[in-house]
Amino acid sequence: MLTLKQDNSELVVLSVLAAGASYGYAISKDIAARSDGHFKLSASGMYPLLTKLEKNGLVTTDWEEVKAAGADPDSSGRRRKWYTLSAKGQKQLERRIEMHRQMQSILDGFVLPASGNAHTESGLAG
Amino acid sequence: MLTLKQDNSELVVLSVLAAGASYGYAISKDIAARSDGHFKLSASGMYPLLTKLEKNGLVTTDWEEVKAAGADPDSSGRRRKWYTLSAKGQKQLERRIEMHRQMQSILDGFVLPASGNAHTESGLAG
DNA sequence: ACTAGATATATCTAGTTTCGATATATCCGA
DNA sequence: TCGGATATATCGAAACTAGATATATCTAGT
Repeated sequence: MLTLKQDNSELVVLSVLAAGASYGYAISKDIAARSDGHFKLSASGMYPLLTKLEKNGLVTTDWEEVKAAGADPDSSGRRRKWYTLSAKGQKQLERRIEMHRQMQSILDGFVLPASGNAHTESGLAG
Repeated sequence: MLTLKQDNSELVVLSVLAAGASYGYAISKDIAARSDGHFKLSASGMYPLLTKLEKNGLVTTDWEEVKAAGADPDSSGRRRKWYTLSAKGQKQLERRIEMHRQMQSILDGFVLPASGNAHTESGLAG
């Protein structure tokens, strides 16, 4: 189980929302499902992140009152907060994806060093 | 300029040390050079990280007394702390690389969704 | 000899992030 | 009516981040 750090959490959540509006609990389950259970984003990480996304204008929100079939029409019912990717959020997602690719390619330069570059010292003057 | 977070910092530092022993300042320069200036790991991030690596037994350390050419043999000179990847550190690096690949491939599943999986709702019961 | 800038390690502090625990409340099947 | 799943949200301790600060040496230029 790989726990997502905030940077990757934001990328993943934004990606999930790019496929359509969703809400906290569903996003969390979606991430677990789409990663075969490898990724986990807990509630305590999810909600502060979604709040930040909203504050930064990357998503817009709407409350839905989920009424049970035979529920009292006067009862408030269960609240569900939907998150929709905004135009700004879409742009941010594209930026994030680009940064992610750049990070990956440079990181690969470290974890996949070209053959023949082995050295016993750092290369700087001792 | 992409600032490395601790997770990636550890991966990168371990990777640098896998190519040969080095010391804080040189590692920092090495990272900047090998990433074309894209990655930065500041001193305030580097030294606590190296200390943690040492504490966890992933690296072994040796102090070197760097004497100037005509320096007083009795002077203490500049100190330089060398870090060498241990067997445990080598194993940890391999684990980290594996995790990194796994993270990348799953993340790609989010940022490069297979065509045709678009949906307007989360897929969970509403 | 003096000076500036690079080399070199390390800590401090304020702000941010992390993560499990906790709180509240509803829905649904047995 | 009870337990587990659904659903959002905050709390607090610990870890992490990043710039500033501290100390000291080396090197090149003047």
